[in-house]
Amino acid sequence: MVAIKLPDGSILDMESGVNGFDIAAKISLSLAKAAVAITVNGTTQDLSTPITADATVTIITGKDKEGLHIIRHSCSHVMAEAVKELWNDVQVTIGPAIENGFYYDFARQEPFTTDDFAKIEAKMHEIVKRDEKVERLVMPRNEAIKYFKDMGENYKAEIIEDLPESEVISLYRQGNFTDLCRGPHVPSTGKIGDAFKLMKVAGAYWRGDSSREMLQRIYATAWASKKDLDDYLKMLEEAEKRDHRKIGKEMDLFHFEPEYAPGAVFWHDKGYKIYRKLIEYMRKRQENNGYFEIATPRIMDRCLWEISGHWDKYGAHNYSGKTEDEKMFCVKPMNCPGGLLVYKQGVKSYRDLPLRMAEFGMVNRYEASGSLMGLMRVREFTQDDAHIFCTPEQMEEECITTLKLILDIYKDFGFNDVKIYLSTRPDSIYRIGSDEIWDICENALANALESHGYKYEINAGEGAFYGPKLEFILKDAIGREWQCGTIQVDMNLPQRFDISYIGEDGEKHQPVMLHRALFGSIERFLGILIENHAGKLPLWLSPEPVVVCPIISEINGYAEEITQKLRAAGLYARADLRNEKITYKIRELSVQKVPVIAVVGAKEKENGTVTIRRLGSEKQETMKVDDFVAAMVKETTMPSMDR
RNA sequence: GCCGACUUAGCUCAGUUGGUAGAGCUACUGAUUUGUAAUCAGUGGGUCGGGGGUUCAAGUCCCUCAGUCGGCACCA
Repeated sequence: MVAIKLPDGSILDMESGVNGFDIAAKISLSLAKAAVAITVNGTTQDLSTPITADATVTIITGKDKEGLHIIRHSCSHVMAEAVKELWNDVQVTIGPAIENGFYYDFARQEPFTTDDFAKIEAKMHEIVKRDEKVERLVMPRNEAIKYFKDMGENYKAEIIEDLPESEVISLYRQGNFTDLCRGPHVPSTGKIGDAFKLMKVAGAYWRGDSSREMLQRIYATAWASKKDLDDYLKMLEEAEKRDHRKIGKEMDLFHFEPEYAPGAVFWHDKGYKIYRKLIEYMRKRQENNGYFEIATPRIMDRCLWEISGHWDKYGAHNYSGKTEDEKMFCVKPMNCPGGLLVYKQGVKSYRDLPLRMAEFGMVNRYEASGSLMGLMRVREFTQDDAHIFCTPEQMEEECITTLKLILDIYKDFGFNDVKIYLSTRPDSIYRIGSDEIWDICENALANALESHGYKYEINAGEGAFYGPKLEFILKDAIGREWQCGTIQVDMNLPQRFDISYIGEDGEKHQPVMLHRALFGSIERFLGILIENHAGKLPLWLSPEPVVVCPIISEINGYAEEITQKLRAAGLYARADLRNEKITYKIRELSVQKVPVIAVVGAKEKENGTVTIRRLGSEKQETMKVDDFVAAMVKETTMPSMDR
């Protein structure tokens, strides 16, 4: 007998060798029906795995996050089975569950088309209906390699060949389809249900290696219920409506010239107003937090990046060239050397540190053509960069101060859900500096986080080549995540550029350099803001917070008077004096996402009032002009300006 | 850069199996003075992404180049 402890604390005494089915059935029939897997002492496994010792168990259903993950994973096997049934010459490779669904990579000569999707989906539904039993088999390594090679599944054989000797080689079989897989899986294909949908085909390199062949990846989404699927599809529609490229056009914020300036933004008046506001806001926050601001040249001698090591690693992605006099110049891809050269001016004392040197630096990087994406990934962008020079003793404290500032600033933009990643040293061939230095830098960041109770995850090996970094990921209004800010600790560039300060002891010492950006790139952050707010920016960020609309042309003078008052109070306002109906103006201004429309007619003029209408609301509110101006001033004031 | 799909008027899009390029909005002109998401009428506007080919005939079929989009790879 074995004692099976359930999540509610109760204990079932059952025969040794019982499995998840038996346990679920013992609890309730409906649970047995919904069960997809079982967690035994913290490890999730197939329902059919026998339990031979006392254990704490949880039955997993599609309602659990983990259960849904298993359903998705099993669904990917069903998709592979369907594809193999339809086209026997296709080779299968890998097919994991991912956020919102799963994918499977296939090797096939002809491309899959969206017409094929309907066929594949139909076949998948058929397989689900067949309710094929899913069985796990374990095979000796060599036998498994031969098994897949005999089937012509060379990719699978390659995976097994590369697995460590200690790895148990498990296969999952359903119907005529057998796949190499770690599992766990649902007990039979019927458990998958019908809430799945094939989404898109895309190319993907075999093993994620751009030097190897490209496979065809089919992405699909899968959910525990039809309703969840519908909700997800609606969310995608919503996301599409928020696309900053579309809104940018509707609101006339910016445009691109792919032929003349690929990956570079042409800011239009209104877009540039937002851009300037972001800088203005950041400039004030930085001034209030002990930063100096500098500006350094955009084109400098290439040798600076050779010293820094960037040329070695990123040379091909730079804009550079030779001038008439044979000098090699480079358009700066990052601002660090400029900051270092400013630091090097004059002698620095420990009393000068920490020295916080900010720069809104426009940089150019020749990014791969296929990676460009609206404002989110461009070849020319402005970083809200800063380099903080401090003593080794100050390093941790500076990390904390910067961390707090970053999170506080994100709050002002409405981002309260921020994930933090600590990216640690890359493989030794991809990094510079001694292990000792890396230890110090990584510890400084980890300590800064831990001493203040910030939760974080580690991104092993994802640090910059010169130092570890924190990365800040914002969650937007519809749950998408965007990477923005970063703090990097660097003891390498100070060494390479040979910078120093005079310590209390009168000796020369080497400062530590923190690189940090909050927005990351103004362009990208602006894109994120547009998508987060679906274009309906808060008043303080809106390029056109208020437009005054007279109803009849006789009132034009009054409308202009109010506009002048708003402008005198320091905010951008204009009057819409066109000979159009008020309904027309309201529609057009609403489409342009103007947050406040101030309507004035004969009544308002007579009473010295305005009637306002806010974006997204049909409510009308009439108030005295002075009250209106005061309210607008208040609402357009940037947050946190008293700090 | 790689794989795939796409590219028609300023914008959003329609164009059957190859047979003389369409709509709405915008713009312009005129009328209309209007009370909270599109007033009416008229006039413009296109070498169908560029180049090449097949054909009596190409927006439509083929090749090629460029760009966009979705992914992959990359992201100092």
